[in-house]
Amino acid sequence: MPERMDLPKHYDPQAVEARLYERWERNGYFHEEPDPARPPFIICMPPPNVTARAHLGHGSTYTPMDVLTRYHRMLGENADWLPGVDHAAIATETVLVKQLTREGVRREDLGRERFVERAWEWSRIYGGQIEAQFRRLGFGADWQRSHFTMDESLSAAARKVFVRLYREGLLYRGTRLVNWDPTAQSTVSDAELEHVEQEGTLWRIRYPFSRDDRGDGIEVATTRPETMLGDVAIAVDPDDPRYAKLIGRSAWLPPLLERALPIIADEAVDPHFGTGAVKITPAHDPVDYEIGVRHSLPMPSVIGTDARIRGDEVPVGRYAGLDRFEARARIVEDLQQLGLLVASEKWRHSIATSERSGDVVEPLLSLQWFVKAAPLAAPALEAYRTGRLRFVPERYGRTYEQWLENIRDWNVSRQIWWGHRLPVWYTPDGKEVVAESEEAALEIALSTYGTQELTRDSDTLDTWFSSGIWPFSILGWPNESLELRCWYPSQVMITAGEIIFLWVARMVMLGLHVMGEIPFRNVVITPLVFDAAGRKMSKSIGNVIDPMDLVEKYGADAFRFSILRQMRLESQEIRYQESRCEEARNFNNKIWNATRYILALPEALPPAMSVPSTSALTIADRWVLTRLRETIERMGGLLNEYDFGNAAETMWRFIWYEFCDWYVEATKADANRATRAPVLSYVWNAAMRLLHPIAPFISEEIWLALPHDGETIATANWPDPLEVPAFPADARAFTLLQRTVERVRNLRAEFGLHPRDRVALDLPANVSDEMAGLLALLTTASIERAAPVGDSTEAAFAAITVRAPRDVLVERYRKEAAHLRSEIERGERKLDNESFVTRASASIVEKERAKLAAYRAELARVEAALDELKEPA
RNA sequence: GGGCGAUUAGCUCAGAUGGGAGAGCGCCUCCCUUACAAGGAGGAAGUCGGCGGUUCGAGCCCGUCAUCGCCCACCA
Repeated sequence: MPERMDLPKHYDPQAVEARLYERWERNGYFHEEPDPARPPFIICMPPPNVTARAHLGHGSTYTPMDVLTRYHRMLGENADWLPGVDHAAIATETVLVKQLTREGVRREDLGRERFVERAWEWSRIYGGQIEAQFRRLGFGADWQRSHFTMDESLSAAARKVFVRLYREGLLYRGTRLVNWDPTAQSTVSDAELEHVEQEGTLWRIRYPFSRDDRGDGIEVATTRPETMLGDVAIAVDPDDPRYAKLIGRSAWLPPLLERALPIIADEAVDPHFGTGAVKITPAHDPVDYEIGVRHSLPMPSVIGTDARIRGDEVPVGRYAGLDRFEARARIVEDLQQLGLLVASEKWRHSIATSERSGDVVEPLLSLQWFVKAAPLAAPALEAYRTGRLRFVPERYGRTYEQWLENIRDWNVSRQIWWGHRLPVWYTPDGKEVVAESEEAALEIALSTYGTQELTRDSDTLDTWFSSGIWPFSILGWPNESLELRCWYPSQVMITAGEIIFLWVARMVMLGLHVMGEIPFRNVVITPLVFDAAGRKMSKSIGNVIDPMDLVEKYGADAFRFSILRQMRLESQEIRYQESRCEEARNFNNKIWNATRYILALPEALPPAMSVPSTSALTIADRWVLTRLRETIERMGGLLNEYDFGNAAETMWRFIWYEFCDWYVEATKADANRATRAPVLSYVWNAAMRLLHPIAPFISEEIWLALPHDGETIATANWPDPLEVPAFPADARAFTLLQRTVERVRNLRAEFGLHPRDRVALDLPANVSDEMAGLLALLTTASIERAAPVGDSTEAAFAAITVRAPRDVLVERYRKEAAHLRSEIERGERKLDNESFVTRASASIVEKERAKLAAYRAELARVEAALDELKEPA
């Protein structure tokens, strides 16, 4: 920052940010070594997808992490923000496959090895981008410690956990109903499903009792007629009188009429829905699957992984090979011709789609790997219920609890190539060998099965498996590193609500199981960002705001401020508007110009940071110091509670409405000349430190230009409120002065009096000369001294009278009198109310009485003044 | 179908433990005063979603309804 008044009038973030960030990073201010002597403050960055670009959601989730890390670093803690990137298996693979398709190549043609190579290449190119963007946002993560989920050490950790769970019997291979994404050609987890409401059709179909259809039968309702090819039964409620005598009989499967289906009774059937009879397709519906298990029904698959009808397990007639939706249409048509379609009605229902591909997910039976969830979930629940794990806002804890209570086994195998390949091998006769390495697997195979002929499972792990161990894998686990000892568990996890299940719960489960301790004590859930109209930002609506554009236009500090200021502790959404950035930019400009003022003072600033000596301080000095102390106290409390919105707001108010509007103005009074340089530089230095976690760049730039200790604000001490002298009585007196100034200004504005127009104040002599000087400066009134009034500052200020042109004053006093009368009436009404006087607390009643008395006294004075004006002597 | 949020000025939102409705933007008026017009001073503007209840007193507590939103869910 150049010296003195050659500073430009406007703050230019572009001229500052890159330079400062580069210096911070080069000097290693964000880097920490584990230090057992200091309290740790560790945040594991939720690794963004390697293919991701910064979006507003990162603003609301990641900025708070930076704020907290910077704050705790300034508190002198062993603070480190551990960054990293996630390989985002399905997302990346989808992108790559699309890319290949454009090139006219199929994944299989390329081969696994070359495909994975290509994914690595892609990761290297794009992985750097998001981290570069985070730097531009001012995020002070410890980049030297950045990790990638596909790093060898993290991959080894994933294999180790897999093997361990397997040996403990918590991981198994089995045929279960899974969610199949035909586009991605892989399973997807329950948590990655999106249920979309759709207008569909509910068909009612008659299943005849005899093969040659005599017109009788049992009616069922379905939205998915194509699954009937895999029907194995019809189920009714056991207590449904309509069907009681049918239980145990059978009906024939239309439209093929080749198979008889037993009619069975099961509690899962809702007698009030549809016809009260349900066709059962265990291989393609979760509820039917459960019923199938309960009744030991066969489970033929009729829809393949290509989403086409397959006929290799049961006969499917001429529908074999048809796409599932074509098959549906064809079957409906045929049923109609056969006279078996009883009715069809429009039906709104929700269907499961894959979050990634958007394709309709097909439930089907598949041989997959699963983690047993219940034994892992129990301790995770217990950690929450005993209060060791805490959510902010609290209500999200119940979401977490609910999910864990109903958790199902976790399918961790994916049929894609990009990711951690399962550490599983098979002998020629299908025996599974699970080991951390191929050598270990060969050894086991030889000693257990007497063979060394092994084939590796081609599946990869669910992305969330490796991110589930993130809080300890990035600390070097399984090595007994110092990092692991000092920095696990971390202090707080900040993330978006949508991944409480996908990620948070799994980190807790795996952390508890593998490390024996929860991975973090507090989980802060940040709000989602919508546009100003409350709509989701989406490319199709065209309302997407790129944070990088905002940084370009307004600077990173302004962007951070704009988003933090809109964060409310309990709120689940932010309606973002760009105008907030503009406001924050203006705020930065205000800060900049206040600094210009300080640097341009004729007096020299103190050579170093020092607490102003208290003896000579003026009333304005005392007021601003008192407010500074209160602001420091408040900021600490708010940041400790993760209340970023109010923290930003508090800095805004202190800097703009108190420091700039009042204190800086007051320093222009003669009485303040002697003390202003040390006080201004002291308060401003502290204010910049308070601001630094929120707006790191401008605070550093200004801090460096002011008297300061140390080489960077990033490692400067957080202000200590007890070090700041406070003068509560003087501060109260100053607020009286403020009210008086406002009264005079209001008078001028209301009556259109130009600043040059004559207004005079009659000041009782017991208002100090210093205050008189401030009043003169801030109101541009001329001051006449009058006889002292009362024995308190309050009384003296109340007695100040304003002299201005007669007609102005008459109108002014009339208005004031009217207002006072209405206040008096209100007070009287309240105090005349006997129940108020007897039942309200004594202090409230007393306050009301005092107010009434004050209003009456003031009215008397105003009326007297009015009389005097009306009858000039 | 459950659970959870939200509803306060034209817009976006604040309003600890119930005791005279606030901010920013926008709007209107005045001011280019030697830090800042990306600024300063002042102003207008609200039946605090509706209806009941508790209370001396309700934006705040309770009940209920309405509208919007989020999450969860195997009603085929």
